[in-house]
Amino acid sequence: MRIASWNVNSMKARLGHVIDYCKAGHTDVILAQELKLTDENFPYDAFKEIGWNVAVHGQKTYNGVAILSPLPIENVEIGLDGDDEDEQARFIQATIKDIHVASIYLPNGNPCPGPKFDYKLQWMDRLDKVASKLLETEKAVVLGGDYNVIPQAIDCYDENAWQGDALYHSESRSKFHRLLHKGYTDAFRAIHPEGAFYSFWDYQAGAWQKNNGIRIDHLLLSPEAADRLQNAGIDKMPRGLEKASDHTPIWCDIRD
DNA sequence: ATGCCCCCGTCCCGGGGA
Repeated sequence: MRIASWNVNSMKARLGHVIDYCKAGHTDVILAQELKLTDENFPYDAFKEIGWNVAVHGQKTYNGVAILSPLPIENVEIGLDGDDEDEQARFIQATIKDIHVASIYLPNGNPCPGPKFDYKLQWMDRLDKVASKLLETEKAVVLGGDYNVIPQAIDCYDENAWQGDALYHSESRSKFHRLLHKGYTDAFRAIHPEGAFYSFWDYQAGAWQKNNGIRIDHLLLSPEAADRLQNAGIDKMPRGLEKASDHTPIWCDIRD
């Protein structure tokens, strides 16, 4: 089963690209982020027409996450545990076949320091607790999404350009690495241990044309999922389309 | 140098993104 993650930067603006991607048979699951629309405004009919199921956790203007698949999407849960006051739509989880999947839109955290950075770090601590509980289930788990974390220097075009940024801050990176240390596998790095590869290119300053990107979208696998990992990659094609999202899909193949 | 671009909506400017 192929599982992709894609920050679409507005489901309304990107609907054509997303539907085309579904119809092309590139993947069995899309974990989508930054829908930027409410549940009521989600384009359910467009997915119904192509035979895809959807599970949506929307929000007006900002955030919003979804799970999309032609396979049945079961046991859907919205929201991230640990803060009842938090109304930002950044987490949705469900079961597809025997795999537990989550679509994650981790807070950006800029400017840092500041309250937005504090929120990012608190959110990562909450994610850590949820991820730990999922490990205890000893099931195949795939936590995919826009983590807004550059894990290592090799994951950005210019390390110096990201000094002081919330995406590359040592606290952001150490909390990301804590997930790896407790047993999660970065699917892309498991298959491609070396080399500079990116999942995001800024709209500004010709970043795409110059390949000035960063790798901030990740698929983290529990040991039971990692044991079944066959392949992983980044599909740069959608980033080159007209009216593209600034992120491109990443994917992994988990053996049945 | 947080600007360059793109998205949204209290819609022609400003907030947020990264």
